[in-house]
Parts: sequence; structure tokens; C-alpha cells
Amino acid sequence: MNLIFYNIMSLTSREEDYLEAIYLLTGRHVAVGLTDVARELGVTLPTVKSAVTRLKERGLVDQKHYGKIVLNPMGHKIGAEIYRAHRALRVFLNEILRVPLEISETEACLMEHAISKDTLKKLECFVHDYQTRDNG
Amino acid sequence: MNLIFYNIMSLTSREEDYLEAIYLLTGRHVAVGLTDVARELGVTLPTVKSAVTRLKERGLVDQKHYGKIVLNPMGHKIGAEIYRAHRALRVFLNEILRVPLEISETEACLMEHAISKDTLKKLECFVHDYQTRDNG
DNA sequence: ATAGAATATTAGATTCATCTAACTTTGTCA
DNA sequence: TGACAAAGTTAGATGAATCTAATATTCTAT
Repeated sequence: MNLIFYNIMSLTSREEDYLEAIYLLTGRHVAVGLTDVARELGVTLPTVKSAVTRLKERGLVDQKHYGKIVLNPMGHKIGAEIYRAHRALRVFLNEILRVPLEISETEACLMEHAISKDTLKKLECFVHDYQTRDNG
Repeated sequence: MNLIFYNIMSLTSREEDYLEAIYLLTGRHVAVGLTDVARELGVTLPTVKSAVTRLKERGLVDQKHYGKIVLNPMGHKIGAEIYRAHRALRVFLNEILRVPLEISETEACLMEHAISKDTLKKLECFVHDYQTRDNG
């Protein structure tokens, strides 16, 4: 079911970042505006605007004129998945490699786009197993 | 000693890829041409040309008109370091997470740019320790 | 209800990374 | 030694991602 989408829909890292940011903000806010995303990612409003326009063209988000940003089901799914990779990587870096939290955060954010579904699953298992049998 | 350079010299992922490719080819060939790099990275000649031009402007490589590509000391150092990160990540993915080699190769190549010197050192230690006490 | 603040939009520029097509130089071998 | 192949160069286009500056809309609080 995803194969069809995945081929058409190979997103850039940056598109994934925007999707992830919107996903996270959606979990905290009632409504997500361009300004929220801009703050979250440290970019300017027009930059967010053009990213959202591109995501809109791909059918991953909706935004009415002067309106809030809403994730479509596929956008939500991708955002959630990117965040899952982000979290697994951050935990691996921070709790297993003992990289400081801030740095783990930053580097996880850069690595999260590189990791496939299969690898993510393996990483999650590894992290889980490692934690349950008290290593380190 | 590196701080000065590192600030001026924040390379894009792609610039790092080219440097790494040239570094690897240098270890195999006598002389590295644009065509070798193009083959290695799967891009066209003009693309390599413009990348090399940019790396030349940064003083990381040299190339005379119609000549071969030569890494300058700093370029060599960066290329070697990127490759070190690449290797550590590939080994982690392949030998510890049991991700198939081809996929480990690809994903390491994407992650290698995200990882700082400190994190790399930690990852290398982790991989080493993991391997010496026969886990899995 | 409206003025001022906050937010969103548009226009236009820049840089990187890529491509194709056309051209030039170098190198080789018959 | 000169024709042809291989390698390198240049020109020009495209798209993503970013910015600043200017403009438009919406919200809010008096």
C-alpha cells in the first residue's frame, strides 16, 4: 500500500523536517501557524511559506489563504515516522553513547532522514534490549 | 588549531561527499580525474566540475586546467575524517544492528555528515567494545 | 469599531546541486 | 602523424532552500 506512495513521494530532508515540526506542533497546539513552524525550525516566514506550498502540492498538508496548517493523513503518518526515527537516534546517542543531550538532539535531527523503516525497527529493538539488560 | 578553519569551513554534505570520494580514489589510483569522481558518485561531469571548482575556491583541492584532482592537506584531512565516520556507522549498522551490507553502506553515507568528532569517537569506542566482548 | 500588533503573502535575489548540449583538449594507436 | 576516442570545459537551464523588503490580512484590546 505504501510502495505506490513512496515512489512518487521521495521527500527531501528538509521537507521531512517541516513535516516533523508540524507534527510536533500539532501535538502541542490547537492550531499551527507559519510563525510557529518558523520559530521551531529557526527560519523566516517566507521560507516556511514556500515549504508549506510544496508540501501542499504533494497533498501532505492543507492551508487555506491566511489559514492554519493542517496535516493530511499521509503527512501525519510521515511526520510521525520521522519523529520516531529522531527519538530512537536521540536515545541511542544520549543514553547509550553518552553524547550530551543537546548534541544528541541536533545530530539525531540530521541523521533521522537517512534511516529506512527496517533499520529504524532494528535500532529501536537494539535500544530497547540494551536498556532492559542494564549495560553501562 | 581547527576552530579557525571549522568556522570558516562549514561544508555542505555534498562537498563532504566529493572530498570523501576523492580521498578514496586517491588511495586506489595514481591520479584522480573528474570522470573517476563522476563514476564514483553517479553524477555527470559538469556536476563534478562545479563541485571541484567550489572545493578549489575553499583551498581543499587543486586541479590544473585539464589536469588531475589533488587533495590539499586540509582536504585530505576532512576526507579521511568523513570516511572514518562512514566506516564506523557502516560497521555499527551492519555488524551490530544486522542491517544488510548494501543498505548499511547507503545509510552510513547519508548519516556520516551528521556526526561530530566527539560523537564519532564515542561510536568507535562503542563498536570496538561491543565487538571485543562477543555480544549477539 | 478601529488602530496597532501579529501574522501571512508576494516579489525578487542568491546559492548549491544538478542536468543536457555543444565545444575543446589530450592521448593513443594504426 | 593524424584520426578518433576519452576526458575535460563552458554555457545555460532547472529546482530546492534560503533570505530581505514590501505589502496585505486578521486579531485584539481599548
